[in-house]
Amino acid sequence: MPELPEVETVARGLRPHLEGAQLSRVIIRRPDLRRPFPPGFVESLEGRLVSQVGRRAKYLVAECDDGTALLMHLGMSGRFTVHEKGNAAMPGVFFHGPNGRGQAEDADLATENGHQGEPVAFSGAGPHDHVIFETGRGTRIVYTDHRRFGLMDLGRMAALQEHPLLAGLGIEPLGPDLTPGFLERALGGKRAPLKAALLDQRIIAGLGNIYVCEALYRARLSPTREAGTLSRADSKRLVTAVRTVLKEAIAAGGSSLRDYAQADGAMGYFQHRFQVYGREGDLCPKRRCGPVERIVQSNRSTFFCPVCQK
DNA sequence: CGATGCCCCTGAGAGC
DNA sequence: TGCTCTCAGGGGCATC
Repeated sequence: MPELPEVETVARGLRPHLEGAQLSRVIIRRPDLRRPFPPGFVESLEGRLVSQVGRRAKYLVAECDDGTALLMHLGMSGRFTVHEKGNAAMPGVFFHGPNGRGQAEDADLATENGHQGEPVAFSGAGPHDHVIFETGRGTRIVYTDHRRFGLMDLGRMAALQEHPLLAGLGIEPLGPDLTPGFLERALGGKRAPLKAALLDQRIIAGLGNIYVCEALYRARLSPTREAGTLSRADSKRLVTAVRTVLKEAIAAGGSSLRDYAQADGAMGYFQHRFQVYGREGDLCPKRRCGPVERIVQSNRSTFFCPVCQK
């Protein structure tokens, strides 16, 4: 599910519930996520005050008052819901991704799983609710991950960059480092397909399958092209496209959270409209070249317009 | 070292 | 209805 914009939105959604709150109780209901929890996970966190919630690449980072860093990766299907005590339960942060077919109609998105609309019972944890954080404010923050590709780990904020999970990560695409010059240096000489290079978290950290497809479409660059063949003009367009796509996606996530905040129990979820992702067979939306094609690269679907993406 | 393929796991939807 | 097959937003590891 979650690429950078989704993780960023989850971080923003968790902030008001976690920052300044004490983790009064931490419950691991299922210890076998992608990797085992580190020893002392529960003991290290219980009683701690969360001072800050941030993001690095696709990792959520919760900083505790004693300098402990809680790292969380959502994998493919991880999500957080916030349950207020006293209410039957209300999801407060709810990541909901595209349905993978790209129709992106709101009604379709809302039906992807059983959470929508119906409150999750406060006491009745579901079979895929793997971790529960109870706060001193009486809220429950529940991590749900049916595929269990997500993971959690601990580290020290002071040495965050050296944490094994983060040490090899590349630059933040929304930060100042992503420039045409950087792309030329980082991709120069690479013979891998452009799409594979952009998915490589060691170069740029945070892009995933959807937003790479979307960025390449906007930049009119073919996903199959050798990464090392970008011209200066290509790199410029790509930098702009990556930033624009990510920012627009974050903005959309934020607005859906605001919608939720002013409501009434209505579910907050993302509503994204993709230009090419999941739109195989649709007419190239910007330039009407012809149908969007789907190919498989690195065992993942790539959607693109073979006419205008060169 | 770089590139590719496989695998982790579960569920949804399509097709028969 | 119910089975089987394919696919899914990530990423680590083995292999060539």
